[in-house]
Amino acid sequence: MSEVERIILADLTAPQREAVTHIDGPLLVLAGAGSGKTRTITRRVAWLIANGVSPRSILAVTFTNKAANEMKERVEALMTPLDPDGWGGRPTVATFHSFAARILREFHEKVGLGADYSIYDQSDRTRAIKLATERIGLDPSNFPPADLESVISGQKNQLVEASEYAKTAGQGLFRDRKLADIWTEYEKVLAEADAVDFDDLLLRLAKLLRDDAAFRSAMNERYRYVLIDEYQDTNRAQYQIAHELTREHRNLCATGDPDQSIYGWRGADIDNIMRFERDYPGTKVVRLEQNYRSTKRILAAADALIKNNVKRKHKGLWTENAEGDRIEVVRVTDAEAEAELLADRIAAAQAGGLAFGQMAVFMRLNALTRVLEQSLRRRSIPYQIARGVSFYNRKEIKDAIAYLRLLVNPDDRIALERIVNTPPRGIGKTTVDRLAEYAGAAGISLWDAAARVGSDAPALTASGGDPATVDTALIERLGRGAAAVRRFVTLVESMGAEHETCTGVQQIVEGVLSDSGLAAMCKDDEQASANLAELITAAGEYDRDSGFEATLGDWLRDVALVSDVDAIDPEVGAVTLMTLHAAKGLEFPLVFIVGCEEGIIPHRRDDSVRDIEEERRLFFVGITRAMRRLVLTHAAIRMLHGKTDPREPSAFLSELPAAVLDVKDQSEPVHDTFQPGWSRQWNGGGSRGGWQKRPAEETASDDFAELKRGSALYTGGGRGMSRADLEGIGRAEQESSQASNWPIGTLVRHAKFGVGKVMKVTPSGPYTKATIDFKRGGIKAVIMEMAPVERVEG
DNA sequence: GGTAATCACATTTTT
DNA sequence: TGTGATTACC
Repeated sequence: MSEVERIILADLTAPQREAVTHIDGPLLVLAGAGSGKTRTITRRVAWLIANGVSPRSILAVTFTNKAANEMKERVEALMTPLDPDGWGGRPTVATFHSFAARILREFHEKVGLGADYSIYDQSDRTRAIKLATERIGLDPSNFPPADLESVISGQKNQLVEASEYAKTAGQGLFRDRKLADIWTEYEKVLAEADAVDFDDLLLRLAKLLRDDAAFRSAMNERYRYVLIDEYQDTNRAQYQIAHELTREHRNLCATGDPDQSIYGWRGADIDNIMRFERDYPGTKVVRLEQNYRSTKRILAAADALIKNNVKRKHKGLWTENAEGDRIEVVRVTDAEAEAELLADRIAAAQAGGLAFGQMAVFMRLNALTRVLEQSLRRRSIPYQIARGVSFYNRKEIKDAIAYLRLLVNPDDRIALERIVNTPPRGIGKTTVDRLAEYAGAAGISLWDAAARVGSDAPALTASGGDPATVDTALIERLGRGAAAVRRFVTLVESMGAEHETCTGVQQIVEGVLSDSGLAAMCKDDEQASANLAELITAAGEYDRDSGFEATLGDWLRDVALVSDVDAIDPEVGAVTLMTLHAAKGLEFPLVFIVGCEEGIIPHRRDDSVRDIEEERRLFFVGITRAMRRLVLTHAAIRMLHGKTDPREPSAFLSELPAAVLDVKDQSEPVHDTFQPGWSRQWNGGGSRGGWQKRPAEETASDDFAELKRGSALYTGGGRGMSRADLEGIGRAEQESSQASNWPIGTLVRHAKFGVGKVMKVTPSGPYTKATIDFKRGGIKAVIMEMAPVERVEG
């Protein structure tokens, strides 16, 4: 064994070594929670390279950017001593989607795409589907885009395309036939816009690999060793990609844990991992069952729970870690009591020496965070939330990206429609409709139609088409709108011309933000401006990382596939609040899981439980994130969707072995608040009765106002909370009392508008918005903390 | 074209 | 209950 090999294996266990040293042929690593999976994978990559495999022929695929980045870093760390300059190349580490996007870009002619095709995210897709629905003369309110989205996405994940679906739906119900029609039209919208949606990335690559033997061979040749992480979460399309990529050499290494499959509802098929050995005869199977993360008791609880799942590969998790504390199961009265308990415990843990960053609170539903946030804020406990809505979903960012997308791909209709009147420039719905009508009749894109209204500069051509010819009839029909359209076309063209002269993406972004008027539009909105500034920064980072080699198109492709769970930063020194789904892959010394109640976890919608085993796996994931201490809470009553109901403890709690639990009941007796009269009132006429909270308590404070102020402070940051945000908390707390400083009727003097009277006061984010009736200047809405106003006595 | 009022909506959401 | 999104209205 070489010195390098010895180093690679030095601190590994026997099963880990077995996985690492496996070179050729299919390999399945069943890695239990906390069993050192990532370490094993990265070491195996190093091992392959140490054994003569070229780094360039290794492909590692993950599901999240975060996982990909982490793996990249760790592989880099291992490789630097072997090849400091990277001359031997580096393995390809990518997410399924970014890998597909890259390959489709490289072979774009093969799939009929342009080199700079657009990638549509969920909101683009919604708009496109809506457009398609309207175009075939149906009303989107009868055919909600959301319904179609889930069907289309589900089908695409199963490798079913519109044409095939139309065939089967042809005989079916009216609704299904219409759905097929909309889908077909949606594909047209995409094609005209030279765009694909997320699912297409996978679908197209999968089909190309499957149907084009030469292409497949080339890919098999290029990537001799393929690793797929979180294999239990692969859907049909991803399965197919993995399969075809390795069809000729069968060097596929899948790692995952069936017990942590929690994305079935997104099309992930747990059977992909369950039948791996059947799919790949001769598979070497390695089980990593030693857990390095949790205490014995926590592991015992997790193990006892997951044993209730029938559909499962047996795996016995064990650990050499300490016995640890018992798992606390606490029953509280309601969500408010739960939040108080949480804040108490967090404060106590911190006093005991645990940093806030080492604690996490998990929940099944995002809706549960509200009350929690409130109480954490009251106690000045810093926290960060992983929310679905992310930086790149913010309006101003989407607008900016839309401008940039338009420069690269003028046919991108969704991008065009998004910004054609943002900021407002007199191109309303009517004008766009007329243009669209013309475009449809002429068989050209919306941009080309706009270009025919004319401009000073030579037209920006769509996909190499002819420069647009000016159409006077069209101009006449647009009337007043024509001039506005012309100005818009000129603007975009000049931005396009300017972008040619830029070095680096950052310059382009800066130019577009100022030229488009977006920056000016956002200048009064501090948060929006900050976000735009951050976009510029992100572009700058990208430039530096790529050595100023990458194009705007490259960046846009990258950005389209970025989500923001990456924003969760364990270093930030704040308690982490997140859903159980978001928790996968993380670990914390102290974990709370709130809302452990029937109907919440397992979640029940209407009266059907979708898949109780998946819910159990989700709970399992939550439990196994805990390293040392775990607290599970459930409330006796809880309000959800405006309805307060009595709650039963989750059945999952009773599946945990009593020996490792410390069960407490801190709930107040509920019978003395039994108020049948109120019950009806508070239940919205529900006849279930009982167990209601006193209305007086419910409405006692102006918690709502406080909540609104706070939520902007905490969730408005987009990319999570910065240190400055955290330090701002105390200040904001104090300022929050300002609402009462401006009672209605107060006389104020404004530097510009003179004297006025406060008519109305409402909280607005962290600020106080007041409506003031000025003697000169009339009624204005003013942010009291920012406007030059002062109180006038008398 | 911008704001006010009303209305549906409310699991999870790697990309 | 609370929101975000559409619709109605100046």
